[in-house]
Amino acid sequence: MSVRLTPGAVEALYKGEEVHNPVLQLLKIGHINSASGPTRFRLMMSDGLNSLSSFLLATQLNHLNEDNLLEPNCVCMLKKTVKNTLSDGRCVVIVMDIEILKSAEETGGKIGNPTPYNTDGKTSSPAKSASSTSVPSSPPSAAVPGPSHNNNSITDSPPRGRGRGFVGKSPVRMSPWNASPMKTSPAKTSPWKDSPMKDSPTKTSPWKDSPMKTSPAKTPPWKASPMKTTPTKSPPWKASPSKMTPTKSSPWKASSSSPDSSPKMIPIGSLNPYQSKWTIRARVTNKSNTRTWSNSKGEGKLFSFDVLDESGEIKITAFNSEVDKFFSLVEQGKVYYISKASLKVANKQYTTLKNDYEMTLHAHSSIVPCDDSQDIPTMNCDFVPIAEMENRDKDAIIDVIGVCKSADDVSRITTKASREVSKRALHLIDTTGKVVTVTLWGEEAEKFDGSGKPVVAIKGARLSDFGGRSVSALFSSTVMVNPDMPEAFRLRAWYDKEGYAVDSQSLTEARSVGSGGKMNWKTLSDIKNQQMGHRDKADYFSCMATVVYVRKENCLYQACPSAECNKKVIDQQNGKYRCEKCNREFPNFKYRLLLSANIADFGDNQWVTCFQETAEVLLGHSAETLGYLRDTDEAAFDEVFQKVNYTTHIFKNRVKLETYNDETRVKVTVMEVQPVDHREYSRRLLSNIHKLAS
DNA sequence: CCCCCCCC
Repeated sequence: MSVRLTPGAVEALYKGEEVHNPVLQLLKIGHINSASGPTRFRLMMSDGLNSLSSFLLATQLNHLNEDNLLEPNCVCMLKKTVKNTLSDGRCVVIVMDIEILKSAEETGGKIGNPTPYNTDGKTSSPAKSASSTSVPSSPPSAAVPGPSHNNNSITDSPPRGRGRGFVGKSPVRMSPWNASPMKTSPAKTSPWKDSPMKDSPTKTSPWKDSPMKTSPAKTPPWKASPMKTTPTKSPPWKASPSKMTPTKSSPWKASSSSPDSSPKMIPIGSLNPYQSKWTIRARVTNKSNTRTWSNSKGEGKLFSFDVLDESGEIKITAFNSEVDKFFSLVEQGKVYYISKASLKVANKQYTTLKNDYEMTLHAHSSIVPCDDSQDIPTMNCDFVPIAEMENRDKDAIIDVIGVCKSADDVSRITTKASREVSKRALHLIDTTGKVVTVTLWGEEAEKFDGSGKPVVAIKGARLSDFGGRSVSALFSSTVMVNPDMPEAFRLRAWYDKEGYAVDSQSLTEARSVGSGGKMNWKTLSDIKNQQMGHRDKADYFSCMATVVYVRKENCLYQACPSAECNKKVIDQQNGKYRCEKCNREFPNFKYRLLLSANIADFGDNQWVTCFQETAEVLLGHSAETLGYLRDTDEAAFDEVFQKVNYTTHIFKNRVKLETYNDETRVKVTVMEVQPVDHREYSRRLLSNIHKLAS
């Protein structure tokens, strides 16, 4: 494979012209250390014709170099850049997003013979007339020095860690600019491309699909304050989707509506402690409550909030009198002009945002609401697919989204520090078919309403290794219910169409096997031998068993179509269906399942009853589909029932003695059907063998 | 200038 550099891109980027995904070669990388703050990496890039060393890597991408991915000679696509003009008129191009297309080793050496770009702008660049230069796919010749032996490289040994400890300690080998390099002023034109809609919002309502009759965001999607509510007036899929808003003009352009007389509107991504005259225009994505502290250094109160623009995010903290001044002004979801605040290096131990700095408000800080806020993204989430969580490090801060398949009741617990707190566990599923348990705390746990199986998204939650893998919300997390974002619409549509019937597996183990937890493992013969279900209260147990027969006769019934009623309707034979419970006639009905299955393990077999949800999981189809099949394609309908035979599952059951027509017998109702993985299978098998032996 | 992030 060969990649082509984009001739003329160096000049265009330097001039702030729009270049779509230019491909450049990295020639050199150096770092700029400062007394405080993280290292800044400076890049010399080449488009094959010109080279220029005025490229700065956005600090949030520093890890690329620390991971040794940015080696001289590698070929990269600059997917997002922002041009800044220094106080002395020189320009820098800040690289906000970069993709390495070809490693240094693959590339083998310098492409073409680029000449340094003349930043005076007087000489014309040879760029325009020349044709593209491309990298040969053949291996580099021995004459070309390998990148790791390149003595011309200005690369220092990569620093360890992310901007902590080493800062200021390692000698500054190279001083690219004697003056502070970051005296930026706003770019006059947008170097940014319109962010293309990655996905067009769903045309049809993702909420209205049966069978889960969910309504859009009944509950506020964010935390407490009313501003945290997603607007529900218009259908959510019509509202501007998160981070999808195409930017028509530069968001950094000094806006005439700005209240400040000299606002140097700059992107959050290029904020730094060396420059004090700036204004950001950003949306509040999360806001804390006020909190007081008292320690040896003193006491006080504070609140903090996170803000976002298209270039990045930053945490802002207000203390004491600034709390009084700004707490009620700052509202979740709103956009503000913010200026004259202090920047300091963020303590990575605590921060959950992707920024090396954080902001502190002081007496002269200014926060002014901005009404024209369409172009500012609403939320910047990087959702980790649930199945992918197995591969992530414990304690990682992640964003998670899923349909809340089920939610435990809220409970009160006492922490090790003797504090009382509410908690609630949610079970989220996504299109990977995996489920993970997510714990909400405090007010969030108390207020959560899982009815209607909402889509739940959490930004900045902690991945834990409890029970394998689970997720816990933090104080700093943003919890959103049915958020107004494309990922949520996609999940809603998926779940309502097929996800609800997926034979899902949880990454969070349901309390370890045989530890006396909630799982009450039994074999089917135990039901009789232990007279289960004979007491006042029903017994609950889990078993691993194989389906040997499913009765397809009478498994479907015509039920009342109203959402909360599942009563069987009477066919009036006139196109109307009567529900006795609702005392109403309907022009339609919905199919529901009431399935009898015979399941067996090595010792016994048992007739069990599966209602709607469990029957759908077992049969792998919705009641609606099955009803349709039965009425239109009997062979296909029969096949569904053939296929379920000899499949093995974990059944969680309720067992109770019931009397019907003077006959008393145990009735086993399946509450949940889960798939069996081979590890679980082995454990259960061994456990059953031990039981037989004893 | 905070930094609590909980429980099984």
